[in-house]
Amino acid sequence: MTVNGNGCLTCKVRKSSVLEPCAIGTLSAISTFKNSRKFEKGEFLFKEGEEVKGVFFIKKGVVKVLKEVPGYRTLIFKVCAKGEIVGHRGYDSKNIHKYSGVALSETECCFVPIVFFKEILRDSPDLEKQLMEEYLIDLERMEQKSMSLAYKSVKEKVAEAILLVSGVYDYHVKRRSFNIDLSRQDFADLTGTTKEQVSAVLKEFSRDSLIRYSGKKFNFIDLDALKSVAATY
Amino acid sequence: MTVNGNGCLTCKVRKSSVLEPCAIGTLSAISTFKNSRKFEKGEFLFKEGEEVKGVFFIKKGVVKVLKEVPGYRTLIFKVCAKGEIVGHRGYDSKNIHKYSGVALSETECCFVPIVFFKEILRDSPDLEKQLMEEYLIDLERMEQKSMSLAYKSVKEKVAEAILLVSGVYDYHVKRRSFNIDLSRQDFADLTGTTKEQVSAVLKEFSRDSLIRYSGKKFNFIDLDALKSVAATY
DNA sequence: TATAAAAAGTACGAGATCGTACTTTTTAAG
DNA sequence: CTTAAAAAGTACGATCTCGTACTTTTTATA
Repeated sequence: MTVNGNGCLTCKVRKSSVLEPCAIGTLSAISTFKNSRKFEKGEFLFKEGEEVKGVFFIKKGVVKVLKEVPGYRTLIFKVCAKGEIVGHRGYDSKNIHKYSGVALSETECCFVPIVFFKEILRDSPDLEKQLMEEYLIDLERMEQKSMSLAYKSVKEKVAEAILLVSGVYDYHVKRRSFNIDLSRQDFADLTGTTKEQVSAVLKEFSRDSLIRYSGKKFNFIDLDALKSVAATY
Repeated sequence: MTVNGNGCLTCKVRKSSVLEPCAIGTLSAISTFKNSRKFEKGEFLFKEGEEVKGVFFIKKGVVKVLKEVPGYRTLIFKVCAKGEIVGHRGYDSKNIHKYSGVALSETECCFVPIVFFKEILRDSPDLEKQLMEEYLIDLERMEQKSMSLAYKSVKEKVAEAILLVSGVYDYHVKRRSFNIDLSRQDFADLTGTTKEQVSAVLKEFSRDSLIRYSGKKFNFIDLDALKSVAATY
């Protein structure tokens, strides 16, 4: 447990976090009980079915949140980057994780053990309100995702996934290129399709000049054209 | 506005509602501000894109909660029966409904205007806690649904839908039969497929003795066999 | 009860998607 | 830098799903 000057109040990723509007008391409470943890690429932060041990605030790296059918398939619900909170939702009734969190790159987190987090939450209506907001965002996201999974073509879904990923890596027209940590399989898991389809669609998008890429390096993304392909209802 | 003895405290559907564990103060506050509203089959309780005017507690009837791509397709997120609360989730940031609620049968609700509901909520941590719980349940439901939509076959999804519907209509082995208010198209909207596929799969299930039905009258449902077909991961 | 309209059932061809099998490229390790 | 292993790309047949077009049944209404 680190109790030092390097706390939440001065944290440089706080502005993109649920903690952003929280009171000083809430932040210093979290600072007191947090400790830093690192994960390598591919490592699980937490696993579906396991007991909830605490919550993670991502300081560095990218994490995929997913559910697997063991030995069959995986669906990625969201991809979280620095500032975001993960693993905070298992702590209902049974304290068991309903999904997993896996590092897509080397990841650094602030970890707050669940007993402390619950205690802090009890005395922090600001944090509770933020969490509520977070749930509502996740719900809306999942509803949108369900629509896509149900009715969009592979092509539309892959376009959507590229847009999502470009957001996570903060792509904008002025940036030359960016390296993603997601494999083709990750794209497939994000869209409910197969890696073969992803490869084919990416190539098609490249041929049509919607994207330019080589391996995991992407650039010259025509965001508007992709949006139009993704046909976001 | 009805302020009478017929309030929430003595309401016969309360036990199946988010209000069940709420304090007397919370209940009587709601009783004070609620009024009764009726909807005919097919009528919208509220519509995606419209301003949130209040929340509905279902007293009688069945309501489908859905999102549509106008002129294209519809996805039903859930089917709510008596005791359940609907329309309570638009009141974030913009106060706009993100989905619609449509009566599947003649429906009777207690309606609480949003200003009052928000006020009551502010002073009722018990109700707030229940709502939070409700969001978490919805999230888990949507995540499960996404998995199904992404990776299950039409047959598996229809089996799942029958199980869902049998739950809504409280089917159990001892019941002879039950009439559903959902059309084949509703089943399709529930499973992200088409009414033609639903007809075909229902027939197949009937042939294999998993269900017996005629039109909208269902009985002799082999729940275990259906569960095994639905292959709930 | 007759009649129209809506819903459900049926069959089937077109097209999309999957997944195997293979080749090529990239990445990681020695 | 070399080599092995993993990831990505490619092609294609098998399968699944969709959606049209039609018939039959059910429901609603006069």
